[in-house]
Amino acid sequence: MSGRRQYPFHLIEPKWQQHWDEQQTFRAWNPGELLPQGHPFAVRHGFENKTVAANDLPPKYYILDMFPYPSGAGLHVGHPEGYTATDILARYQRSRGRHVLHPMGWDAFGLPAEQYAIKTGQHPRKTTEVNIATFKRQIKSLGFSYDWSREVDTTSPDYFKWTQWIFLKLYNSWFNPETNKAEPIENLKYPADVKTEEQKRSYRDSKRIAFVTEAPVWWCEQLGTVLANEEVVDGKSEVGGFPVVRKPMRQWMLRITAYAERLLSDLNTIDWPESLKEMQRNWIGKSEGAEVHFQVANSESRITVFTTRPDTLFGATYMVLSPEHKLVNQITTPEQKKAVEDYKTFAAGKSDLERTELAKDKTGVFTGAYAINPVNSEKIPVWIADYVLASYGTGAIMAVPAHDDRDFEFATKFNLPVVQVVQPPDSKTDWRGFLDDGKAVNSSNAQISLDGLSTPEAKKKIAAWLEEKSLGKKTINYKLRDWLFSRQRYWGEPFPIIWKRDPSGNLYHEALPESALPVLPPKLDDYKPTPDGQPPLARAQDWVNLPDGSTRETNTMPQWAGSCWYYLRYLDTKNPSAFVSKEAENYWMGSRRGNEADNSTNPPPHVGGYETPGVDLYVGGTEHAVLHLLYARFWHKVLFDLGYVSTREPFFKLVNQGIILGEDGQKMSKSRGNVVNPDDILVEYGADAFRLYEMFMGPLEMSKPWNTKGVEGVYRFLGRVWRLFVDEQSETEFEQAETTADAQRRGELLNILKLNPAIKDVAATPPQLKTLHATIKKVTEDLDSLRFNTAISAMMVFVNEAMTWETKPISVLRDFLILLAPFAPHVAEELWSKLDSTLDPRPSTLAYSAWPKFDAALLIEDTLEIPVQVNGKLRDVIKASANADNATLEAAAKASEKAKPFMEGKTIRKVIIVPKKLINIVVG
RNA sequence: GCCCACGUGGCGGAAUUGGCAGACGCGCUAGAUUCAGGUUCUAGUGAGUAACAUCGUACAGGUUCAAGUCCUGUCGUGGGCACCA
Repeated sequence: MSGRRQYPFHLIEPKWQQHWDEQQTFRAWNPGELLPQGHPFAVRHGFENKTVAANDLPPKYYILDMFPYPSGAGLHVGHPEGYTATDILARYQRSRGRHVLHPMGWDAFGLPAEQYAIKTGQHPRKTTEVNIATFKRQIKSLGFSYDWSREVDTTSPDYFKWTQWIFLKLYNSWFNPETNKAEPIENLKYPADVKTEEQKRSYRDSKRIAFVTEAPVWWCEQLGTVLANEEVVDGKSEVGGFPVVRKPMRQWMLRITAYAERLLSDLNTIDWPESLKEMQRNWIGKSEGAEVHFQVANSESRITVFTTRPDTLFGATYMVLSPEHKLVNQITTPEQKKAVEDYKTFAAGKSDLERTELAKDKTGVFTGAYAINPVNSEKIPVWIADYVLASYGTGAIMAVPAHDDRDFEFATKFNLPVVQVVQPPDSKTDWRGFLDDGKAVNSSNAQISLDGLSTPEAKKKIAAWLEEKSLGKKTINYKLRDWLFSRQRYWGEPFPIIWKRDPSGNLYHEALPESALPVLPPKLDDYKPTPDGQPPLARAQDWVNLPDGSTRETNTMPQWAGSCWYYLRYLDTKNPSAFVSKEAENYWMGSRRGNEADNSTNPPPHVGGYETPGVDLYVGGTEHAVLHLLYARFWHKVLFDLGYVSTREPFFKLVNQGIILGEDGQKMSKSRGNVVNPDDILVEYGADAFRLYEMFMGPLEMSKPWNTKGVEGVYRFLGRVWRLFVDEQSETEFEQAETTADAQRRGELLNILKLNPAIKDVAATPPQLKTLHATIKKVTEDLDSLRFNTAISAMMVFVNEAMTWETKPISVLRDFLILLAPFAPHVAEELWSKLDSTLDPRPSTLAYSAWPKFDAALLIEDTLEIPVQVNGKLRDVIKASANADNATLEAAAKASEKAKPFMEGKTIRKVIIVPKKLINIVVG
């Protein structure tokens, strides 16, 4: 317990939350909307009772949180960390004059709701609604300035209608490699040998961005669904940690690989944490190298390999195919057939977990076949081994054991020859297992010699030679795979797709027309997948079978679908005829030269008076680095290509908040019993203290442990702020009245409280102004660079100082409240209303009060304290006039009584004077 | 194994450009207020010393008049990737 309540937050916070709700204080306006009389935004910008066009509206500021999945457990203290940061910035930017879009919504499709439904028989809609209500109550109790009129819910038909609509766009597009962008499928040109309608259909279907394929996919038995690569971690499902196996199934895929290069290179145009960009780069996994063709001896077959080290071709002493490689059966000799078949069975039986984690030891068998090394015509044996992956490159490698770890290990185990072809720069380094760049050796034939060339030069030369001789060519490979987009689930968006049979009985798919949207899921009593891997939707036969004999697609979309574009729906949430109107998209996402909205002397560094394209700031956890953030960028690029959005990238600037650990420094978890529930903190200390503490803990992006004692610290600070403004006498009266008041009168209790009589409408003294302006400067600069902790510390310094003032000028305190408001909006509003009633006949909110300017002239000191060092060690601090010249400073330093003993008997060799900063006397 | 961050008091952290290390807060110590506890207020609080001196930003070197900050190496912690040829 913290003892006596520092100030009546329990009355203030609900009062202002209700006020903001009723007044729609934080509503953002789309171009063309009528701005009502009296709305504080309209009042501030002079738009009362006007319909305002995009060009007349102030520059926008779109600040976005990663919307939560509303789980049954409710909010934990980690959620509000990012939300508090964005709320502070949203409020700050409103004060700065920007038109702020700050929305919130629910990413509500997903496995937990469905699994709960399977257990209890409750419809997921029901539990989702309950969970959303809990989340909304908790989020609202923190006083965040969201525009709730723009709330979205990915499971609402009004929303997923448009998710399905975007899917249709993906379905009806293909990626044109010549223009390097998505184009309508109608633009597709057919090759000469594609003639019949059926051939054309099949060709078309093979080119769509959303396409069907029968491919090995990750199947999770326990979850009863397939999963995307990104959802599989260490051979287990990301959700639940269940084992997954590779299984060939017919599935919907999205052609994200077509965008690999753009997803990679456009990272350079956005302001994201370097570590996060690096994760995406690694995930995309671009590597440049060459394809090389090896002729199989005594055969027509050719094996093509991908290598990043074509310069080591002379050192290739054997080849390895993945066990699944197409050529394996063709080239295997009769004597080796049995061994190869056995090995293939052995490899197929291994789960991916075994194939990676447990495969410390290399395995493989000889196929009996030999290939010809194209540079030296040597016959080299062809093996199969599961250390070569079918899914990367060509599924086959040339092995250069001298200069590749894995090949070296394999060669050692199976006694294959090792030939040096790279000389390490340092002659002491063993060439065996040397992987880095060096000089080529032993690499000559009658036509070409690489000997003596550096690795990069050798790469270039051999690649050109291979190309000339049609033995290979330069290639780029990506690790990125196409996105597996279908799930065997109930609680997800149904596909707007039906299946038909052509006259020859072949099954084919067809898109439903836009008019058929939204495609609603059927009612079901049983949400379980069927045991044969059919999705739960297949149980609803009435729904599946259409009158004309066609059938509906029964897969659903993955959870990520809804979150791929929600930031666009916020722009125009209620639009029934488009996913977002052009005008709204242009205003909120487009880049437009802004009028200087900023009324301070220091605009935010990353905008510099210009609006930024896309979302100005996106805050969320790092767990979405390669899932949501890659998928959303991909969809956005497709929408950009098709002309539906105006920017190449959705999120201009992104910041990851760190995780909040438990009080024991461990990750919060139920099993550890170290979970902190925000509701408990709010009851005890109030929302303002909670918000302030979350920001005071340390830098936003750092992970840091929770400490409830620390909440008390900022709570005490708010108590001091309160006592700075409120008359002590009236507080005693208030406390007495509170103990006797009945419920009806409690709302009026706050009126008992009076302003501190020390607050007077007088001019501020120069030291008071200096204190104020130093605080304005610090808070403003810190907010511009997201340093919330030091901004709060600056306000603490201000309050500690202001407490000592006998007379407190009202103008100074008003400015201070505007600084405090983004951080602790409830108490700031309450105190503002007390000040305001004495000055302004129209008290409403300080949410749009102009951010104070700081005056640099007021911060100039006439006397400075200058450190005096002798040989770099601090010996004294002297007072000097700010405009004292170097000679004066030097003389003063030499005269210092404290510094003198350290100079006695020594020669002064040098005096270094940094103006206004420091004097260093070097003696010896 | 590879890649990327980060190592500062008893604790969370500050030091924005190489220029007074430890702002602000927690905790702790003493005092005032109080019957008492709590609250609030005042003073102190890196180690060390009677006081100076001296030492001090993971460790070892280096550059510099001056290094938490720059360079080299080592160790440790966290995160990501992991047979990707």
